[in-house]
Amino acid sequence: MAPQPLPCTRPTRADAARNYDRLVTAARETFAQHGTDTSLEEIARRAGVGIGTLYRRFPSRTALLEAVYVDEIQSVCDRAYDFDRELEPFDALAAWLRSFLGYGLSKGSLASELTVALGKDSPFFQVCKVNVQEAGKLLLDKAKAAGEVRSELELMDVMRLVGGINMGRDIEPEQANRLLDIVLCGLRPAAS
Amino acid sequence: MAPQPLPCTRPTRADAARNYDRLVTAARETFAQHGTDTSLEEIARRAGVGIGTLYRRFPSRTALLEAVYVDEIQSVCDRAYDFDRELEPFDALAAWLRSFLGYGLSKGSLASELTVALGKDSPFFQVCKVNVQEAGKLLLDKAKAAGEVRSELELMDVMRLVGGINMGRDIEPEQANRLLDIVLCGLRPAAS
DNA sequence: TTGCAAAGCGGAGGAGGCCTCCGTATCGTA
DNA sequence: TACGATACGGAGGCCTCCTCCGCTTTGCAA
Repeated sequence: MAPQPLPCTRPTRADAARNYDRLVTAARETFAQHGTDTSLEEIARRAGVGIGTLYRRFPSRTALLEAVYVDEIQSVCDRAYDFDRELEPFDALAAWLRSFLGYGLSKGSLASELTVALGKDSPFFQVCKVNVQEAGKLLLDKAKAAGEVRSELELMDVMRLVGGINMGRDIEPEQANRLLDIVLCGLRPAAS
Repeated sequence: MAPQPLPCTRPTRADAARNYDRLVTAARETFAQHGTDTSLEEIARRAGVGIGTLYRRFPSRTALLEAVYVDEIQSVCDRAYDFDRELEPFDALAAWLRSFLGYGLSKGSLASELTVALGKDSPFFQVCKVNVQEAGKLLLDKAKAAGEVRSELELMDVMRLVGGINMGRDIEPEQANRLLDIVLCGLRPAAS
């Protein structure tokens, strides 16, 4: 499947765009701190808008969750390209992998609530996954080309290892980072 | 991890046990037909009990979902042992695998809503998984011993193949069964 | 710069779900 | 058979969901 642009419905009129951003930001921050079962009324309050404004832009709870998720996926992809420009190939790959520790099907996570609403194998998740894979493949291929990563590694191998770290229940960030250090060490070509 | 008994809180007093069964049955049937977002009040109505009765036995929505899930897992395990007694080894394995097509992280499924509440890697899911794996391993080992399945296959291999079928979004039962037939064909030892 | 049409705003209100409480009913044992 | 313990169930209060409509703001054309 060729990558498609991520679905985004940000309006163009100034006041509407500002409220869209405020809602997505308030939702992301609230979900990160309290889990995704916060009421829409509470999210609207934290965004400083009316519940009617939220519903005009996001016709359902799932629509808001999708917007937050797409926003995060867009950030993941943007960081890949930023790291590609700013860092050496292996460092870019490492920084990128480190930046999305914490995503996964944990309790109260965005991904798990969207799985209930859409199904794990929905077109929505497929589009997001393809975009992330394209960004990751860029970094992996450059690190391979620089001789800094084992040439037999596929992106799916790396994603599985990171996914395994994310699968740990309520993992502490320090532990997650230690485990990632181990994975990164293992990505290096064997000393000859 | 040594298998532990599945968590079950069925009461012993007659009227309470009867209502427990009615609630679990009503919940399972309703979730199968309408997805898991049916209200608890609706489930109590369909079970023919009061909402207070539901809350006396299941202090939260998640508690009821766990009971339904455990009931399904217990059925999956019981069927394995029943098929083991009643069928030839390969037929037993095939019947067992066929019997749980349809489980997975699809839209509105029990497993996906429980993932939101508990996390994918929760102790609850671990205990369920261990029990299923023990039952499956019994059938697989017997089919191998009878020479009817490739000896190099591990239970995780088989579960992954079936999981892949279950991952298809809103798959039709006929298609799921066709795909399983393909998998079963592939489990056979190669003709020499 | 001004006027105006279109788009956006927001909160009250109705419906439904969640959950507790308490008077009544049933069960099971002595 | 009697009685204490446990179970039952639905009303009521609170919260969330979601729509509706009067009011406000935006942005473009004249």
